[in-house]
Amino acid sequence: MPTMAEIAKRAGVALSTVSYALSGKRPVSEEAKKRIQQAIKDLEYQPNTLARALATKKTKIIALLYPSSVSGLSAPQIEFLTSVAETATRKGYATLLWTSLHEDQEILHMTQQGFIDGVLLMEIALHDPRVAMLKARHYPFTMIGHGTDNDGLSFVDLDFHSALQTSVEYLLTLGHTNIALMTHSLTLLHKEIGHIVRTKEGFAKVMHAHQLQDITCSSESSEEAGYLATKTLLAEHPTLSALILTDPWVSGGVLRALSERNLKVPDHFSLLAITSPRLAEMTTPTLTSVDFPYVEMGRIGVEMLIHTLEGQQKKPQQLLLKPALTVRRSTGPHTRN
Amino acid sequence: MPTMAEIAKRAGVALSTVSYALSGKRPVSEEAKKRIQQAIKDLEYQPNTLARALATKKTKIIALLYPSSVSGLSAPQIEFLTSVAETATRKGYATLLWTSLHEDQEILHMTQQGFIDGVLLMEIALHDPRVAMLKARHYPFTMIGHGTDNDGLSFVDLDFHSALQTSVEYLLTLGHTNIALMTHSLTLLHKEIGHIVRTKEGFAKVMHAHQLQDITCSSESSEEAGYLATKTLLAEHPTLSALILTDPWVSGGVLRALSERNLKVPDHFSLLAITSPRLAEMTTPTLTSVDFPYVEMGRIGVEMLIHTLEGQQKKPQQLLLKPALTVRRSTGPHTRN
DNA sequence: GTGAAAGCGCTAACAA
DNA sequence: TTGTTAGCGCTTTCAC
Repeated sequence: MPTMAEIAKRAGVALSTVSYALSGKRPVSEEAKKRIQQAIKDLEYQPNTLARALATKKTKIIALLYPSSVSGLSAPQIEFLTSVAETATRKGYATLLWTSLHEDQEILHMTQQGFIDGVLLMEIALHDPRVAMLKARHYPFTMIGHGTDNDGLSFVDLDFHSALQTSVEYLLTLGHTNIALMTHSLTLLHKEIGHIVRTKEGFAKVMHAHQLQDITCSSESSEEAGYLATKTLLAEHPTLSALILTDPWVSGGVLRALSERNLKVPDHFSLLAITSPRLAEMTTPTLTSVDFPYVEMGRIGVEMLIHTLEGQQKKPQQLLLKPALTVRRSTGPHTRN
Repeated sequence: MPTMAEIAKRAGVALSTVSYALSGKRPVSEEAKKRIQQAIKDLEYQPNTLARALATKKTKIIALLYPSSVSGLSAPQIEFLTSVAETATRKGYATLLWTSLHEDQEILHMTQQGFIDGVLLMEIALHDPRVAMLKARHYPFTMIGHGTDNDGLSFVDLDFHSALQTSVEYLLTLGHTNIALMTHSLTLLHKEIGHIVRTKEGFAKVMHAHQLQDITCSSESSEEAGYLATKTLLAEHPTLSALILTDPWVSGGVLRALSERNLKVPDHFSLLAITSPRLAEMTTPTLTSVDFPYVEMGRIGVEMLIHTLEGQQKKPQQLLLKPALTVRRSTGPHTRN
């Protein structure tokens, strides 16, 4: 692989002239430019990004801190990852997938090794030690989600209060008043992961505003767990006529439990999920959903991060997306007595 | 951020002694080691990976070449990505997610910039230009999937012939003889992506071996497309009693089309998918499936790549995984006449 | 407009 | 065992 020195030699100019011709940070005569371009073509020269990074202290790499499956956190949606990677590529950055096994310590190391320009953090807990650490070190990062104290921090998140309000009010419109919420596993709640806490809060708030009881339960992320959770739920609340899900992976089990009780969806029972359209369309019947904007969140998160990296954005940006409702085949008017 | 020079100074040794103490490539006295360790702790020193990479020409980064959504290829499963990232982490490597928008050219660039030690290639076409290019440049890579000519190349892939044989023979056991195959969209077939070509071949081969007609169709990856494809299929082949799917994302539509014809699954019609258990359990009823070993393929692919990178494996390794069948609720004895 | 040379923070060959 | 030093391939300052 040719180096810049070889290009310089072949073009009959100084090494630095090649560098400046490439970066445009100093005027270079047309004559010289031409000869340099030719040499680059002849030798199929590619600048060595590594050497450049060492000199500039910029790698053009961002890291996506990805919750490890071991930690019991939910895996991100593929749409989100794709969106992150493609946005980064479009902006001239590469994406490093980082599954931290030892969390805090590893993050610290990583950020100090100079390989990464900035970090995208997911699954933010209300009081997240990672956030505290990165903030203390003034390391550039953007959050997908947000915690309790977001002073001086940038994030994009779904507006879960709005999501729950939209969900509940749509069900109310259909005449449902006995509505329950089934969230992700309790592990997440105990870790005080922002989205689950806010989902519960949002649900409670809307239900109370309408002077209704807020019934909540949770389920691990599997068909069987969803089945069992629903059975329990129906046993305890026989008059329930609608259920809001946050985890589409349980929907199969939920539907099975309902069908065992001869509760037809949507004739006797309505189901609404906060999820991606893609997953909402996998079940039978397809699920009415409050659409989780994975693609948008990925894109915006990366854009925010890169803006701060490139100094185009000094002030922290904080964005809450309001999700839209898509009516499919799992919701209908209240008919049970 | 402290540098190695500062550590050396504080510990009262030469710069190289610090380097050797860290790498262990040269004996260092206990005395010196102790002082160096202390200095490292005091200053919270972290070696700069970038500088190390420039000197050694090893970055400890592998890239996963990820089919861009624009290209019409299917997105990988999240289980696969997670498995890749976690295996890499465990082996001391980081994973770069690379969504190539301009394909060939970009790959070439990337590999020449020195940032990546090796590449994991997905969605391999029978005659894949990327493979030809990487091979010609002697760039280290491993394939998830394989093409027609695999001389000197390493790969891990599912044994699609075996997958189809398992599928068909199970359906035959249940008494089905009018069996169809619904594959991913034709785009993939036209690009001669290995897995889809081999799936069709495998199906044809087994069916012919049993002197049965091999009926195949395809569908884009959505509920609606699956619905339409199934309607057409049933109209053309009214006596069909079983269907094999390669794309779980169409299953909702398939089930809807069947139910419109009053074909109950599994009572009147059997459905079998080649997919991950997780997705197979999302539908109602849950799908009997030939399990696609995403986790295993990710792990093995990374391990193969790292072995060759570290020179532990000179000869190319080629592995075809035979998938297992998991019976769920979508298959049953043949009853239609 | 151009060139020479001093870094960036490491590794590893060479010398002791 | 240890120290000195020449790279790795680039950017950027300083000098002309």
